[in-house]
Amino acid sequence: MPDQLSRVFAALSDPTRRDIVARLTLADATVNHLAEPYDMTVQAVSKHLKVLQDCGLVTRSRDAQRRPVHLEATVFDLMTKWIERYRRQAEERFQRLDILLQEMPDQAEPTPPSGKGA
Amino acid sequence: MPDQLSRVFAALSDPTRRDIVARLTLADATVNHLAEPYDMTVQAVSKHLKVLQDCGLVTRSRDAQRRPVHLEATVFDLMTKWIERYRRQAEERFQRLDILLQEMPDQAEPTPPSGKGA
DNA sequence: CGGGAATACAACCGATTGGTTGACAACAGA
DNA sequence: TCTGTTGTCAACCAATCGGTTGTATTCCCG
Repeated sequence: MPDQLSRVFAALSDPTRRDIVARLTLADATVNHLAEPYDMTVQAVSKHLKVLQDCGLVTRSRDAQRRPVHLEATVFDLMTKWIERYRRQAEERFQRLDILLQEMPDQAEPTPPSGKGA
Repeated sequence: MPDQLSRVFAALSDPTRRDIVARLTLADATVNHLAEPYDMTVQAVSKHLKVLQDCGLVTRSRDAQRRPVHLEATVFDLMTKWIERYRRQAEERFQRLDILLQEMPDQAEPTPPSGKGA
């Protein structure tokens, strides 16, 4: 029962679940339809869907005894936001390191010919 | 022992591990240093680092008895590639749906003024 | 109304996970 | 060389996970 971000990452850490998400980008589908390609009982797929639902990646409507599954692609943003934030932070650090190395002209070089800095 | 993508998602599904990654974007660090803020033994943190290492998010060098941890930010791309691919696919589908609804003039309008198809 | 399809729910099982404690190896420095 | 620091490895434990079977519910259709 952790935070949503943890649940989304956990949900996508399973290949079957990723495949289900991938297929749902093409069209909504029922549990039975989704279960067809896999070597696995319908109940197992139903459990996978529950995981996807609990993290908000998927919603379900009602059509008689059918319960079509629909992808909520906006939840992707949760992850990309986190990832991009720290990727940027890592890149900035990398750049700072570069600058640091450039500002350090060996040890104490006496004003090199084509000096780029001061 | 699944594919790397699954391992990366699984690695980031833990808040402690995400926090470690976040801190590593600022600077490399040793196990003991990383473990300090958490209410958890050093061994537990060492295990978390093993998970991060096994999925490629982190590498370790050697400095006497120290084993500094370094973030490999490029692994982020693995995830963003997957996410962006299916986000785009989902958006395209959404757009197709919009077009479909626009092309459906009620039910059977007798040759609408600016008919586009046969 | 009865049967079959679509789905959910519960109990169970083996493997994995996230944590612990305890013992051990490698190295720096007094 | 002895001591303290840094880190790993192994065994153990409770909880969770991914799957199963079996049962119940809900609904369409003949």
